[in-house]
Amino acid sequence: MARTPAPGTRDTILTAAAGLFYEHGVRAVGMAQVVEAAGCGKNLLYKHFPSKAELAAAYLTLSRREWERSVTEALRWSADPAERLISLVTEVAESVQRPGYRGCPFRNYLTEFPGETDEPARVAEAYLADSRAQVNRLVTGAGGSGLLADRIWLVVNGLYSAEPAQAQVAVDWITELVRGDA
Amino acid sequence: MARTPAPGTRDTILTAAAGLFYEHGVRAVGMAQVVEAAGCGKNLLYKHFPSKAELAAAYLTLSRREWERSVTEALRWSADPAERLISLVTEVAESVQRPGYRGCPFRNYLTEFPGETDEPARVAEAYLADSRAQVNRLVTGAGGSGLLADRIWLVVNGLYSAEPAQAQVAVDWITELVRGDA
DNA sequence: GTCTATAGTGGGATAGAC
DNA sequence: GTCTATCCCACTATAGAC
Repeated sequence: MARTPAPGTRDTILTAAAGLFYEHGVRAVGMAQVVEAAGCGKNLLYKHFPSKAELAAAYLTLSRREWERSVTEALRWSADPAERLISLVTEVAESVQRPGYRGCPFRNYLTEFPGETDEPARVAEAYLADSRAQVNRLVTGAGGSGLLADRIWLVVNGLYSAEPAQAQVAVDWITELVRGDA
Repeated sequence: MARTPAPGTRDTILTAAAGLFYEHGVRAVGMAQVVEAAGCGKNLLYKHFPSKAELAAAYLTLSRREWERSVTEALRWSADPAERLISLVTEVAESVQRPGYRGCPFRNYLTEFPGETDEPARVAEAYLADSRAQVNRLVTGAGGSGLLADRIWLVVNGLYSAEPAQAQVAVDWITELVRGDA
């Protein structure tokens, strides 16, 4: 009897893998662990993700998609670049304060695999470049200088590795900076 | 071929291990690689460092010692807290721009081993706490507020993961901040 | 005695066969 | 879904060179 494939098998596996990868790091998590957490067989996993690198790339792509969905949601309330930038930073600050926060998945991957040029590394680097460009666009759109964009990018970067308690400091500061310069 | 009666065997091994650990990450480097790079036997390695964790802890301790030596050197030219803070940040900025820079070894370790509480993790966390306290001390010594210290710590954190080209932006900004507030 | 070289242990990794 | 192949891991132990 040929069994019809379960509807969300790929998503189930990917979700399980994403949780493990984010919590423990990609390198520390084995495919067997993913199989156990997903509750599927190993063959099914390799059918959907032929290698660990592809699974890691899918994990990062999923992280990006989820993150950008919540950012888009946060930014849709205002068309003013300054307000949008503040909303974006607020979104970062909130994520940093969430329980279970363990750093930026993209920066983490690049730290775990320095000098790597495989697909997950490209996904991570593409996100960082796009994210940087978005900050630049919002700052200049708000009438801010390139220097201000550089400074705000420094603070955003710092936000990702600082203690969660400092998140509000960053939000307030950037609000002050972007409103004062706009 | 028995070489000279151990002139600096421990240092030779540790130096080799430190280079590999920093460049590729602790997790990615195997003890066999360390043996090969150090040009010694496996037995000797395990005599000096009974486990990989102890070798990693020694690597981080060495990194801290070297870093603090260059910081002490940079700070000895002024007794003024504001100038000392600027020198400290300049030192960070210079290290970030050095070829082969691959991030902060302590932050990197904690990213590679999230939630770990072994000796290397304690060394890394102790350094970060002490480093943060030093910034606090310098800022308040320069007449700056706790808020300014928080902000400067954000920028310093950001400096470690930003592109090297932004290092000067950070130095200039902190110079402006600490001189304006002092 | 101090070191190198090498063989080997148990475990866990990715990956694939059936 | 189980079972296996192959490899690399940290780590140990043995045997021999200087």
